[in-house]
Amino acid sequence: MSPKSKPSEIRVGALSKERIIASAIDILNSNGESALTFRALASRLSTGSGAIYWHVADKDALLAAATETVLSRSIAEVASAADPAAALRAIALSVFDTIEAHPWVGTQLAREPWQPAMVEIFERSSAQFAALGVSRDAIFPCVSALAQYLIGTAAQTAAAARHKFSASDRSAVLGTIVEQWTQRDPAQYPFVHLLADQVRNHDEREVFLDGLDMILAGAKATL
Amino acid sequence: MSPKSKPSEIRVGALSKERIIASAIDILNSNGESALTFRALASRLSTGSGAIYWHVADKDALLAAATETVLSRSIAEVASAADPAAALRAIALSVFDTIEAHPWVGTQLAREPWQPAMVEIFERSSAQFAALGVSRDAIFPCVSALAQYLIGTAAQTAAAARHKFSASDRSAVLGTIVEQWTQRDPAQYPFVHLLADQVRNHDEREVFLDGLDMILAGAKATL
DNA sequence: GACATACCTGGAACGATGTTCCAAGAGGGG
DNA sequence: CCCCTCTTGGAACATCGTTCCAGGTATGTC
Repeated sequence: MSPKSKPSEIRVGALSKERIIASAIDILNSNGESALTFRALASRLSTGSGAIYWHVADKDALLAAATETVLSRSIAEVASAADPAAALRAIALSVFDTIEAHPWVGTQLAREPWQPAMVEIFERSSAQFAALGVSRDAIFPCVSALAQYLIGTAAQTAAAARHKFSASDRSAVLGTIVEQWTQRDPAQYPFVHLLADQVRNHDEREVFLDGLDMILAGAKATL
Repeated sequence: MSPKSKPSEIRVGALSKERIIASAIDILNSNGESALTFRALASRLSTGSGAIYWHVADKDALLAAATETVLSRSIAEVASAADPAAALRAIALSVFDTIEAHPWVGTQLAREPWQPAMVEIFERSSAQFAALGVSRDAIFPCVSALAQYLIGTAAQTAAAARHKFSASDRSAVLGTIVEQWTQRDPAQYPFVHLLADQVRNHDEREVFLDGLDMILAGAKATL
């Protein structure tokens, strides 16, 4: 179990939850999710795995803490906007950009959607939906839709990033997928063939914003 | 590697990809994702793990095949509707209900969003958006938004199901989460407190449909 | 009917991981 | 100085996914 109170103060080279999480984030960012093992972490901190367990309950807690650190930092940096719709876009984009920069956050968000950092998103989005004029009872469905859309994007971005480790190139990843898709019978899957080029060449950030605007339009319609 | 052609025909007790996948689905449905190991599968099929590997490349392929089996079956059963919007709702609900009945499908969908079964969803949704009058260039953003919303819901439902294994009760799971949320300062998180009851007591299927209708409303707005 | 060959099976063995356990170190108060 | 608590390092354990291979089984050929 973790210390009840700071016994005296920091030994200089001492282990701490903060240092452990920072190292974990470094490993995740530079070498990907599969590189984060307690052995790698221990080696980077010049200690043993047992020492880490004294500060962190288990790997889930470690990942949750790392996610909260990265995500809540970027949410806090969201600039306030005059327009509620613009504010919602800014919040969503902040999450999107964080996940594109740190795909492991997306994996974690998809596996454990009720992360502490999600409360922040929930709160601030609710406020903006309210400012948009959404009635009290309709706020929850709106935030919920937004949250599930964000989580879906998170999962997809994280999956794409995982594939890039083998294919290294984005167009190669999408190319392989589209190739499999278009091997199907064009008569039975006309739209798959029709839209193949867009799947291959779309700008993910732009399509993300398009989808977001659909949800916002739908939210306004429920006023 | 798998057989190139059926050499003659089936030995009665013979192993086959179909039997392996069926057993895997049984294990997943009855004992959850963590229960599916090659040892458990081999024991249920009265064989060794090596034999399974002759029919299935690895665990990812096994999970992908299981997911495709369950998901494409339920998509094929979707009744056709007169109204394109109703048809889209029917498709989405079929996915939603499948995942609620088999939460491991949700996990798999969130980890590997470009599953073969997703092509089916993609194709049929595109057709309905087209029937709705969405212009050719706007179809892809619409299907993409729908897909990400579905994936997000899949991830969330699967996560909830995982938690139920320890808490057993849905209200207990949500109760714990809401309790953590409401421990925060009401002054700083007013909406979290305001909406706590709705988080605890909402009907997930209904909220899912609400979000879906927002996306459809947004799609109609881009006509 | 016997033999060769390609297909298929079972289980031992390997390497890696998360986690637990515990003997020992460090630091401060009596 | 000793004792007690907090902290550390690393060995050890249980499980996994996966690989390997010795053997079994069916089939086509003479």
